[in-house]
Amino acid sequence: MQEKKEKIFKAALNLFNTQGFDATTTAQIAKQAHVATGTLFHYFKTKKELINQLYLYCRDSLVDAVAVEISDDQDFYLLIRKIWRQFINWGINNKDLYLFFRQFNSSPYISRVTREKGQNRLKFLEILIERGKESRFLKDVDIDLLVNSAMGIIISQIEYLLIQPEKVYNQKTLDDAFRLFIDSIKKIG
Amino acid sequence: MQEKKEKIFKAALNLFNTQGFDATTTAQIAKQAHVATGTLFHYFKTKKELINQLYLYCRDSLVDAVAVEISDDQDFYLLIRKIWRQFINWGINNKDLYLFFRQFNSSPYISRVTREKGQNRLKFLEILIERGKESRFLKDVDIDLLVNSAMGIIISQIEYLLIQPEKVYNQKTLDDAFRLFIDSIKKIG
Amino acid sequence: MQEKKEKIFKAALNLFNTQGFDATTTAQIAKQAHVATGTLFHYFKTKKELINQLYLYCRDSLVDAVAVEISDDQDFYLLIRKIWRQFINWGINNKDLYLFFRQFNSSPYISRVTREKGQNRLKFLEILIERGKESRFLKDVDIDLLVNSAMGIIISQIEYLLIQPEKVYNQKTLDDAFRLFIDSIKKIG
Amino acid sequence: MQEKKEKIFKAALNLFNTQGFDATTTAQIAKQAHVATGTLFHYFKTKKELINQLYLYCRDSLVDAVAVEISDDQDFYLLIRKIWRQFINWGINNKDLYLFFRQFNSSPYISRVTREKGQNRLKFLEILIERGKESRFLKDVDIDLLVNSAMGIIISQIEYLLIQPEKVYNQKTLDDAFRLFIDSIKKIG
DNA sequence: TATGAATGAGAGTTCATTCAT
DNA sequence: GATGAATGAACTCTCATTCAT
Repeated sequence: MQEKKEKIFKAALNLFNTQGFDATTTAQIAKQAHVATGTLFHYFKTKKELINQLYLYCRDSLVDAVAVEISDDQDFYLLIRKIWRQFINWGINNKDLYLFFRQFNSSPYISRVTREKGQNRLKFLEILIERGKESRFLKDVDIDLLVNSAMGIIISQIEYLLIQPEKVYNQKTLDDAFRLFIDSIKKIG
Repeated sequence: MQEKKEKIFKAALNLFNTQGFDATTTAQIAKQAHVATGTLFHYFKTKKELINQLYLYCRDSLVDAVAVEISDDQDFYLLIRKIWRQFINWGINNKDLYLFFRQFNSSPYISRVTREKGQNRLKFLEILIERGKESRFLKDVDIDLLVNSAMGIIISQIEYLLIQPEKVYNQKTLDDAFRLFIDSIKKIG
Repeated sequence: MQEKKEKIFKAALNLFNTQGFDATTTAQIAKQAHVATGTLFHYFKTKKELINQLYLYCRDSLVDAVAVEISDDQDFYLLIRKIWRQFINWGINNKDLYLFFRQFNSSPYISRVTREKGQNRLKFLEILIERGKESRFLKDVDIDLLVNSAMGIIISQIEYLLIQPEKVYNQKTLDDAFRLFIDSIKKIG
Repeated sequence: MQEKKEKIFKAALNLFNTQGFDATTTAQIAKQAHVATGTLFHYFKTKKELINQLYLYCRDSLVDAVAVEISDDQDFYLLIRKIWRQFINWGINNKDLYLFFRQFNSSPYISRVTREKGQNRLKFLEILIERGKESRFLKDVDIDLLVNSAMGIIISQIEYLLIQPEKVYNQKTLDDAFRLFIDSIKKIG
């Protein structure tokens, strides 16, 4: 990526997270990136496009971080644990990206189009869960309900750890958190 | 509440949810509420204050809906189930309030002050959970982690039901959802 | 004058002097006068009319304060001294009226009509000055130039005394001031 | 000064003098200056700042016009006459600036800060007067009283000449006016 | 590429005035 | 007479975007 474009990206991310999309002006972004406003519009046709590109960048970052190779002979529990861990790690190591992601997702600002682009990159998760249900490891409930609830827990746990960052290095906390997560989705008894 | 004020409230709620805070103009709100712009500013000094007051209204609505009488001789499981159910019901019966609440909470738009007002009205939940841990019904983990995760599940389940409203009348779905919830927080084995 | 009307007058005078005509709202005036906005508009059709009426009130107050009986056998010096003294006294004893007058006169706010109403009540001054020139007591210069300069001195002296009110009780100051005044207009040598 | 800024300055000066500060809208100024409203706010953060900057510009213009070199061997009478003449000239040759100055000074619109900036540039006048008193040319009265009265005369004379511009070329009028001025402040007898 | 002065539609907000009570 | 909620035109100011350099 060009140097200027990256500087704009970083400044935008930072300002959007502290002030919100609308409260952040393109002039502010340009200033903090040490470029002229014209330069910003050279790289991004509109403010909306800047936000959309930032979103896609975030999504790719998340997917890359969470992705795992799925093969038949893996232990399902360990696989899930790995993904959970990678998800959590991504959130706490990429606070800026996480916060942007959250704001973006609960914002009516954004075109549906963007939200769907690259959606299929998360397909592997669905495949994984489908297999988990078949092997009777996961609860036998509607897959969307399962995914939704699982995501809900992970996200709220990231939030918890971002507020209390010292807990990240506490093994008991991480074990407890994972237990809350896995007990929810796994078949019991 | 005065009639005009209520009309403004309703119009604002509706527009904020479809368009977002910033994309909604005070002129639009006034128009949809069938009042003059000046009237809006007669009841709410600024747009920000309108949003803040809406938030407090939402919060009160939620707290009133979820609140239960806690007494010593209640069955803990039934109590939790009741609260979970009331929470879910509130979400699906008050879609407008729920969506506003969500947008507000992930928005840097709002003064911290507002967020803290009335916070203590949710105290009864903490008391309940504390007791649940003592009686060895709930997992023995940090209370904030527990509350956070539980909230995360409930919210994502409301979201799931709002997207597929027909599931609300499907008893299996509700049972499954509660199972995902309770297994997460309850002590197992 | 009706009681309410007078309260409005006083509040308006006070606010106009501290904040200016435009910066003062009718709501502020009504509030400070402890009446409803509607009441203000009951007594004065518009804000402009309130200002105009205030002006006429000020002018009458000034003219009444300055007026003297002119007869043929008066000592001209004493007469002038008396008028000068009354003018100065009016200014320092009616600070509110004086300040309003000043603001009004240098404001493009006001209709020319108002300014001319009651203008003729100051006619006696011109008569007096005309006679002063004839009797070779005053300088033989264009009467408008004379009046203008004399007014300029008096007004700036009122201003001086309003800023340093303690000087009002100092006889030397008053004598000096009058000397500056009379030497300017009187024929010398 | 930039071209656009100057056009805004001139348009503002003109409109403020004919309509007053508050009756003049920023839109009107921009229109008459043939720039966009945004441009006005590019050069002046607020309308208030535009007015303040105009004031400082006026003041500098006046001070530059009136300033004289003071040396020990000058004839005091001639010096005073020169200053008086320059002051009068400034007023009639810069009607716009003069009128703005007057409106500004009798307006509660303006921050005290502005009024004090550059105040000390008029110091040379006080020095001059002090010397005039020592050399027994001027009356031995409080210096503020003297300055105030002198200013009062000059300003009212400018006003007189602005209303009757043809008098400016009449030598008798100018001589008479100066006589009214100098007799007021000079020691007599 | 990079700049930043210039643009102008449109935002939030104000306030003199009205009128039903 | 007295009230003050309601009005909406008009204001100041913002900001995404353009374009000549």
